[in-house]
Amino acid sequence: MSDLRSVTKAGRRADSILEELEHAIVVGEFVDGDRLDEMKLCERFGVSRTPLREVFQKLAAAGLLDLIPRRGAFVRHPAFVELVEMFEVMAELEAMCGRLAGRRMTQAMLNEIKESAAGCEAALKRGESNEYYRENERFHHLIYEASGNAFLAAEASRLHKRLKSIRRMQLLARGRMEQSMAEHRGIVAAFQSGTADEAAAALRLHVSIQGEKFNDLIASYSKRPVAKAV
Amino acid sequence: MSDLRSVTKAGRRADSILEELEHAIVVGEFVDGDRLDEMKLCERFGVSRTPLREVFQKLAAAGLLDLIPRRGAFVRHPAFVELVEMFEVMAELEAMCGRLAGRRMTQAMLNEIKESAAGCEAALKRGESNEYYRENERFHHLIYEASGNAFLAAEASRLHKRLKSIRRMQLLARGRMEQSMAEHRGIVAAFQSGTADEAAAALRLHVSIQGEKFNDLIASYSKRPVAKAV
DNA sequence: AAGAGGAATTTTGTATACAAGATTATTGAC
DNA sequence: GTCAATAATCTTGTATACAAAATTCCTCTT
Repeated sequence: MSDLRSVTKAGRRADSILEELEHAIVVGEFVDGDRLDEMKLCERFGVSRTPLREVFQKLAAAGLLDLIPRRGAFVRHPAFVELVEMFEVMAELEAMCGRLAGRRMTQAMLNEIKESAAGCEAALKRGESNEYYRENERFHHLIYEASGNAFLAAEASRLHKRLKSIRRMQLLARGRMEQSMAEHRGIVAAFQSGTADEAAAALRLHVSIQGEKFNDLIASYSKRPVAKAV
Repeated sequence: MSDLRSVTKAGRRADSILEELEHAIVVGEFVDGDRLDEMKLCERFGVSRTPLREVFQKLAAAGLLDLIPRRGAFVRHPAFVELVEMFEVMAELEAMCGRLAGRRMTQAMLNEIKESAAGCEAALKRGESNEYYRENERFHHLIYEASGNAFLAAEASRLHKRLKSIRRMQLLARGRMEQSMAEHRGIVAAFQSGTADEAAAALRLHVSIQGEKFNDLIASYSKRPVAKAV
């Protein structure tokens, strides 16, 4: 532990503290409702309270913490219903990206998307779920960008990031990677030769299925508190 | 100025500093690209740099400031294209709220919405644009809530707030209040006796028109920099 | 005179110190 | 023994102090 701390102390900047604390929260080191002890975290990261509290602010803005005046910072894992709600919104945002992209994107953009889809295929064939995950990220972000609406792309990315950990878990579910890929093919086909509304529908479905699969996943964890699964 | 400062110093809490600074930015006291001087603002609000910097963080999270490391806080007014993009997303979010509300809302919720619409009618008859503005806010927020998706409602509210100042300006445009009211009637009618998709379409149109009217507004300002109009 | 280099000054980022509210523990009364 | 009140402790919020980076200004060289 002492050597770990020295490593921690070494070249740690504010950004990496944010990332590490965010990771710790998402990964479940802190469960829902836990109060974060400023002094303990100061020691852990080797910084004073000032920068740590700035990190708190950022995490609170991202929705990972509740900052209650004069009480402290409390971790806030989204409850099951909230996650379902988030997926519902995500489906609509992706559908919107798809509709706009279908109308606005250039051939070059479509080529890039097809290339990314091909990358997914390759990862799937090799059974590399990490690589698939990474290429899948790129696939979606390319579509966000292709919408031609930078604000929309940013909002979609933000929500996408918030649902990241769940998405990752899902790929481990048996058969999910194959199904995801099939959906990707449908999306590309819609872009290629379908209408904008078809592209929107394909993306909406793709995300909705993720939401449903997430539902299954939770159900299979049965008694386990939702917070842990996040 | 001295007495003003004493008033300032009196019961000023961090939240009110945020509001006042936000107001100052939105109202155009600071134009796009201005760097906010920490010390000057500390004096103005009668606080030290620590709480002021927390306010900076919050404003940056809301998109009103750019925090550039080792350089400072810069006001960031959305450019024209960005505002158009925001309206495009807002239209879709409101449409989604409308679609879900059309499917899920209770009679009690519909009654409340109708009551709010009636309030708008009353304000319109009396030509009270401020009252209309307030009741209009309520009308929209009720629809967000009626979607039954709390996350969506929060996101819609957030974006709605960001477009607030523009919405307010628009009501001053000749005939806009009447047109807005007519659109509201269409929305209520769709909820009352139409399909969920009709409600969605009515709301999408309502917001899209706002976006277009905003476009006209900007055009009428011609040479004036966009930042000022925000 | 114009530009490069460097010192002085400003400004940001972080640590620490202090004040005020919240929590916990202790003591006393019933 | 339990509850309440008050004191002690802890924690948060804010101010100040200090360190490091960036900017400005000056000087010196070509």
